[in-house]
Amino acid sequence: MLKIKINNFDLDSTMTCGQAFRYFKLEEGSYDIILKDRVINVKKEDNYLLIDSNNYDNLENIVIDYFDLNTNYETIGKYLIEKDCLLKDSVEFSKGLNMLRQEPFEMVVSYIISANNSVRNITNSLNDISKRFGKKVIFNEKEYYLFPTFKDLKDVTKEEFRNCKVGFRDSYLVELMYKLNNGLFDLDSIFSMDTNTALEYLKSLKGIGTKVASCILLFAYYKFDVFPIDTWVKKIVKDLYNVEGEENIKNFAKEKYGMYCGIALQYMFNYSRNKTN
DNA sequence: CTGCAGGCCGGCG
DNA sequence: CGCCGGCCTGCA
Repeated sequence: MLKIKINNFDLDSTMTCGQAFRYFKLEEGSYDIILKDRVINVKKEDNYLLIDSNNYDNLENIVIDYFDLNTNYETIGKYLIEKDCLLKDSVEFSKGLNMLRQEPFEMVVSYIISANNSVRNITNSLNDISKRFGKKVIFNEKEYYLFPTFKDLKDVTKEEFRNCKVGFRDSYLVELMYKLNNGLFDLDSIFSMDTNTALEYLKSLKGIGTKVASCILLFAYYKFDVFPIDTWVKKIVKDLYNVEGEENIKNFAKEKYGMYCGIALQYMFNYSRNKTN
């Protein structure tokens, strides 16, 4: 059992706020998570995370990186409230919510599938794809499947994707695998791009528009100056600020929240979806 | 039955 | 250019 000291980190909201799909909630505050090449179990106990895994190789670094525990989100929250006191409720509601640092390939596939789709369907499709094409791992006597690599999905046909209930997104996935496996698209190169270049590059893939590309940059590439504008964010920005229209919201967020506008919108999304009213 | 879920594509004006 | 209909799927 690995123990990692934490402060101001909320495991539940970080996992359930919609940025990750391949986790399994066991009981309250205990999660099995498929993480890169292994499965981990995470629990929170006082100011520590308790981690178990089927693979302890470099585990501490991998976990710290995944939960982004070395970034001070309290400071970012204070910065956002200073810029905009109306964001106070969203920021405080989302206290301890960290941006996960997830695998680019997995995020691209996940958010292509997310278009006009529900979380339940997305999760089911990703689990289907993993079960058919990913490596099996037994952890605590349970059967899990790692997320496949693009090499694993090299020869998967439209029909096989369709059998995983991805619907009309099947051809987008086939094209993605073709480009990745033939050197026509390079996910690693995005790390060193500025945000606008990265957005346009991602949008050159079929099935990736502005919203999907923004989510990928936010959840896989540590780029916080993006605008994942969806129906929830639209609603809260209209209610609080009476700003409407994609372009107007984008300008509004950029001007108000600067380099952290992606996190601001994520907090809004989290608050809007989960607050009780 | 219809509408909708964290959109995107393609065609048309 | 911007606008808008159609779209897999599962569920209310």
